[in-house]
Amino acid sequence: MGKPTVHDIAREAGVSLATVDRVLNDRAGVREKTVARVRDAVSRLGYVRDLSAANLARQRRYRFVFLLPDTTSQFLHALHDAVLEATAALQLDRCDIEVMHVSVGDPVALMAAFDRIEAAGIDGVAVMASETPVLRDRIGRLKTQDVAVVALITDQPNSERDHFVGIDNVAAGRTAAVLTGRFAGGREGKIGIVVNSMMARDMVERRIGFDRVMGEGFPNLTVLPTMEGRDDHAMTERVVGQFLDSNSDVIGIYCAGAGMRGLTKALEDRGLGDKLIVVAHDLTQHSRAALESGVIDVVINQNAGHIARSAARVLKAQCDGVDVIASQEKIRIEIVLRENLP
Amino acid sequence: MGKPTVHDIAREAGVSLATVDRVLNDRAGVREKTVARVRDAVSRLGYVRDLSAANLARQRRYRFVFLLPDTTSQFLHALHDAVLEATAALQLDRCDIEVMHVSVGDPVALMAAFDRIEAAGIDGVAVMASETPVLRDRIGRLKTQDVAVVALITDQPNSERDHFVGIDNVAAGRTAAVLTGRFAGGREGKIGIVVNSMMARDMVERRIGFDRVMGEGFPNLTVLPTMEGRDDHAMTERVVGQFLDSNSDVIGIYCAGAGMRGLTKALEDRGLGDKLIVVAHDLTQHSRAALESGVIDVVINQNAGHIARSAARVLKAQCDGVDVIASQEKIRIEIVLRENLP
DNA sequence: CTGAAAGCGCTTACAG
DNA sequence: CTGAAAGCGCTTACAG
Repeated sequence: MGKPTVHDIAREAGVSLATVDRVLNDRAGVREKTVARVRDAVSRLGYVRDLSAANLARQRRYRFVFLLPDTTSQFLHALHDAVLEATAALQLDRCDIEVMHVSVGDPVALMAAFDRIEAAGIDGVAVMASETPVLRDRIGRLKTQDVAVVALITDQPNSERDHFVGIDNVAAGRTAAVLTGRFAGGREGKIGIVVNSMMARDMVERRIGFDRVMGEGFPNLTVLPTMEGRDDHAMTERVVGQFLDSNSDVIGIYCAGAGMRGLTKALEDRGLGDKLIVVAHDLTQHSRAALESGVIDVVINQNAGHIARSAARVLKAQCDGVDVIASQEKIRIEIVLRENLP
Repeated sequence: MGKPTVHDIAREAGVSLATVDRVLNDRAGVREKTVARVRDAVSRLGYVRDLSAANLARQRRYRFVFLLPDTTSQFLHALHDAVLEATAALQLDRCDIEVMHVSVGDPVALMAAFDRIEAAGIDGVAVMASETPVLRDRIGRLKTQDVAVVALITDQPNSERDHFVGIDNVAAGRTAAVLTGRFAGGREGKIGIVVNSMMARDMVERRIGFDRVMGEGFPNLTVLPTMEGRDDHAMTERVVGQFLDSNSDVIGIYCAGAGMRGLTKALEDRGLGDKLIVVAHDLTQHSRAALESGVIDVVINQNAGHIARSAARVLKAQCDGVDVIASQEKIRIEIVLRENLP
């Protein structure tokens, strides 16, 4: 006999299929004694349920929403594309995925988005947004309705989210620092840092990691105060330009946020295209080109494809009440050089 | 109406379910005109078949074999564990996976293994072995029997394998070189290279990539002739020891093969634990510890878990005649430092 | 509290 | 060359 099925359990326990099903799915209204008989048969026969048959019978589909910021950046673009790509593949796994672009910083817009999600009876939500009280509350509300929730890119550690899909940003900052420091090879000089805003947790964490390694390991390098580029090319170009013009012995720049095009423009306009050690975040069309031309030396990447797929897998596993393969869902801090560009 | 099903096709085409099934599965014995009618209905209704329902009806299971060398190394160990881990998860996807450890360098043993595989009616094989004529032939034979075949770690470019699951070793060598070169920061000195054997294609490719970048970008560094460690700790320790004792201004070592424990021992015995730039391959218990203690500076890694899962996914997709997500199956050249250790 | 029967979307003998 | 009926392993009204 092959793998045992519900029929085998029914026979072994001396009950009907319907009762086996009730017990298997923890539905109420079965006598304790009967429950015990069925559970007994299950463990005696080593029964393990065929989820795809169950889903077929139940005509189950999983409905997930990816709630992303409505701002634009090349990374967000890449993430959006990755979600669409995952969507196509997951259709076959009975998952329907919708992407919602929302002004996540605006509490009213955020509330409206969550209202829509609740009304639509969604099974799982992956949300990328800064931590706010509104967001924390709405995640909590979703959890009372048994909706699976994962935080994307930016963790929501004080919320009830089931899982975080993203990198450890302190470690990312440390990684950026050690590469900058080692590439400097003992030379003395100044290092600049650009972030979006020091209000964003990710940026603060990256800066902390960066400073810590610099302090411990590279006394020859001086890290200057943080510049804020506000995710904007023009702004980034301006602050970096001013920084370069007013400091003589700059040997490196760590770009922890977006606005990378402003950074490379500022460097190129000053003929510094391949003079400085430049470490930036996230592999995009632009950063790929900058790596190839040598303007950027290192890209610290969080793989958008992996993040999209991981989020979907985790949401589905949460709905099914099964475990994920932990190592598969761990988002790596990828170090990308011109030589190992994928 | 939801997604169309076989019933809808049957009605629309004015035929029975059995006939729809015949056409859908390209079975012979249907009049051309009938085939056309069904295909027409399919495209008109935008029918897409439910693979899991089909697999249920057909009681389909996929039987895959991972054919691995019977030699031992920490990487092989990690790969083996990764396959077992993937196996557990894939049970739910109707995949049965068996790992065969075979003396892949011995033609007789290899032939016997393939005989067993053919006799057992396996659906797909992932094979890790050096290129040999015997292997090429047997892969060809499997393909005539419609068995899916992927090459693991070492490509079999002249065979009829369906896919290669592994990294570009020339690029890996280039990556090792650029990190060694940049960490050297302009200093002059000698660089040693240890491989298993220059008979192995991977090793040759890594050496080629390494030399090329060194030649182009780092004239201050002199790369010395290759040492061969034969995948053996004692041997590796001996050749590296001799190398260190007979060369004065060594500033780095690239360990492209296994036997890493011999390497770190040779270094530590001479008090060079954190003096040299050391780049090695593959993340294992030992290399992780060596990264943490600083004896090794960089590990170039091919993710064993990713490789195992990718191989299984590709085999299954091949059996089902569906596409994979290319970016997901691309094995990355991971750069691992102490700071971004997973 | 429990069971008989029909159904999810597909495939498979078997009969004609 | 084609179709009616039963079945894959599970779930769902409905009836009792």
